[in-house]
Amino acid sequence: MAYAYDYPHPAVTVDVAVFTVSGGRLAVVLIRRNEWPHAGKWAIPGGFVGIDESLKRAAWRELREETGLKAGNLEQLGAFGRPDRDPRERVITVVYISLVTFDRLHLEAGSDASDARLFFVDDLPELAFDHSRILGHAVERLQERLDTEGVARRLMPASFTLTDLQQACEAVSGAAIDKRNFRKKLKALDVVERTGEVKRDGPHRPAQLYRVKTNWNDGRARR
Amino acid sequence: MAYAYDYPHPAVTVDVAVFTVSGGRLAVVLIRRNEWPHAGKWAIPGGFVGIDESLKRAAWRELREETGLKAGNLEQLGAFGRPDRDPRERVITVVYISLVTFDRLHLEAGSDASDARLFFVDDLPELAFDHSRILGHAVERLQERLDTEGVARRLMPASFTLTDLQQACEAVSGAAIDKRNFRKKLKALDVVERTGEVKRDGPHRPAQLYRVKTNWNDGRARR
DNA sequence: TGCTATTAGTGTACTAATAACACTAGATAT
DNA sequence: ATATCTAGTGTTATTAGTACACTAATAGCA
Repeated sequence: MAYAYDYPHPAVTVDVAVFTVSGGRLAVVLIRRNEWPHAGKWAIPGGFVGIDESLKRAAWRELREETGLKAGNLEQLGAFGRPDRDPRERVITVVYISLVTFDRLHLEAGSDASDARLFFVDDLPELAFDHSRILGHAVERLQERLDTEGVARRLMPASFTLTDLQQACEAVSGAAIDKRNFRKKLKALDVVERTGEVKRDGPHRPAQLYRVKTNWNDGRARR
Repeated sequence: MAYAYDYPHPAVTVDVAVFTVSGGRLAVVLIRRNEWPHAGKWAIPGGFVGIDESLKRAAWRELREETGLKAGNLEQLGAFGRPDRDPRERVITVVYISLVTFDRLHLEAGSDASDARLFFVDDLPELAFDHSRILGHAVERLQERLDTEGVARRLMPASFTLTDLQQACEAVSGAAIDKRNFRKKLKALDVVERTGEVKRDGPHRPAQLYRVKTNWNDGRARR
């Protein structure tokens, strides 16, 4: 009992919802808890904020410790702090969202978690704490904010077909998109270009492969 | 020193940026601090979260204690937690935004604050802590999210002229709006109706007064 | 009383964005 | 050779947005 205060302090954690698209479906990284509370349940990776550490840095560190991922572009979703969300003590969590391309997603389970893996967002297991609610908000946020350019720049691998990109957009938005309108808009956006390669994967016409055009006023988050 | 923990805990506060429109300008409620740190500077009202109190409820309570306002519709902006933002100890603050119509804004200075008053957002005094940065984000959020209907429903008094409403929208967005286009869009939105009264206030044609149409799937915030 | 100053109030034409919709092309497997 | 399967491509109609200028009604004043 080394740290004492004049009045009670809540604990503060950060959690990171890492999304990717795999097989045309939106997916999120979860870790399997192996300690009380909610041992055995799946949870968004996260942990306690160091006393001299910024929120975003804590999020980055916890994510790396628990999954091996070094995520760029952490965007804050918000704070969740209902008094009863953790049985150990009052815990307020600040949640971040990260988008990672599937080809750069190499998960390693860390010390606090017995396992780390991807789950499709439309087929989640039972989650620890209020993480189900949190993921609901996170997905809502993606749907509100993530446009075609964002999907292309942040969720697509180095090369991809236009059908892949369209499916990724559909996975995020949850709605079907017309192929011709989608391609017309892409042309107007001017964010992808042909690589010259094609992808052959079945008894049908091969698809042109594309890459995202590099753009130097790109990344850098805001808060 | 009654409260002890195994590892250091940050303090958690809530702050509320209350916006209104007055005289066609966007304004925010600030309180004058009379204690260290930043005594004498102006700050967004707020304070520490009770250990068994939800974040939103804490925000509501602190706002009422410090300004006398009972704000509905608190919307979370986000958490701000740079390690050095408060010299007393590590403090993470969760910021809420509230919009209040000018005619319901009756400020009373509370115990922690020697004074509470409105400031125009484009003419702010020096602010305590990182509140200048926070207000910057809050205004950005309003500009991103607050549309004409939102301004009408949340910032206008019981009756107002269309010019008043347009000026309020211009105050929020910071940009001039074409009068005829504005009125055409308002007609399509179908959110205001004539009261039948007129406002005479000068040597010119009197303006029709309008009210917001009541709409039962209205308020209720989300988090 | 009529002139002036001031804000209220109104419509149209052009442009851009969005949505609906169906066929041909090129590969593999049989 | 043929069947099957996905890739790829334009046009038209609708809707939303933008630019733009004059008349109407009042109060103050000469």
